[in-house]
Amino acid sequence: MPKTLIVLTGPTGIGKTSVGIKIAQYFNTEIVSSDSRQIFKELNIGTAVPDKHELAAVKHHFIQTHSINENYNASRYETEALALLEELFKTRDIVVMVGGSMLYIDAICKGIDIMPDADPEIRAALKKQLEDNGLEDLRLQLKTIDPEYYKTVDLKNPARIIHALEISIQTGKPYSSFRSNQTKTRPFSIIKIALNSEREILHQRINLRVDQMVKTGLEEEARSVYPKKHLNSLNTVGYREWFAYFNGEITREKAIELIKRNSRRYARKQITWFRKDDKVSWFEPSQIKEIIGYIEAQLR
RNA sequence: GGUGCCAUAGCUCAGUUGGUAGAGCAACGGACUGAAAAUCCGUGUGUCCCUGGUUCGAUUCCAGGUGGCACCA
Repeated sequence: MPKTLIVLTGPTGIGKTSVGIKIAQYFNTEIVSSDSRQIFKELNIGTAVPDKHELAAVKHHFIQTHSINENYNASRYETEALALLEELFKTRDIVVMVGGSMLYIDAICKGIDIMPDADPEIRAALKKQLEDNGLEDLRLQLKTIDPEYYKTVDLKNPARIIHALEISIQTGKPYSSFRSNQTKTRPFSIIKIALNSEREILHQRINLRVDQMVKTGLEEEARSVYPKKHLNSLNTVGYREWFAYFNGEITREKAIELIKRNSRRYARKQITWFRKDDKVSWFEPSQIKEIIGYIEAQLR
């Protein structure tokens, strides 16, 4: 029997958690989360971690397993999740992956190239260089070090240029030399399913969910991690807006409004990403029967 | 009931001395390889309330209607 990973994804707030549980229960298997923020144990309300009952219904992996203090990233996730999948596939043929983190899903399904983690000191130095001398200065440096990547990189995007530079500098080899542009093959087949609804309904769901998060104590949760607000793991919708409020930069009402807006924008970005993936089949969150039927047809 | 003011993008509004219109916010589209809930790029999406009139031409001027607001009854 071939091993199969069922990937369930879609925009934030669409209802992946409950659909994922139903699929996992139907196939009598476990869930591997592909959510880059639910992975942090310090975060709960704002990341919409599955609740007690949901976690009891099906065994979940990568939920609140790491700390915001770790420098977690898509590559580490690829390594850890792949190792876990290997274990799970020893005793079962189907595993369900549930989550909306686009790059994390791609890391599992397509793989990302091997290269070292960025050296924090080099990154800090490049950030300072950006502040002091501007983006053009970094661009010129990249043009010298890695003319090939310079040709294709988004020259207006500081994050991309800094990353290419930090890898090139710390390894002594151009960043582009690490990029294979190849899809890795996996020892399992993959079925990709994405959930979506009419945009207006999705927005209603998101807005309602944010209101509920606020009611159940999101502000206090954000306050508890406020001392560590500089961490990348907290550069996250639902937290950064509270930090701005705590800093006195915006009102509480404005913070809540921005969480809603930024969640909507994040959802749109996810939809854009998944839309270009022709392996993805789309369903409404209510179409459980159709989803199961589709999976079974694919398994045959 | 009377008088006055208002009616333009999803919202708040600007504007056109008459030549079919533009800001902010919201929204929408896209890029994406160790920060990815990150980072970056792009796009006005419109019966200018309705019906007549004047005019070569009306969102703009005039009349009536409808709706809203304010004041007077």
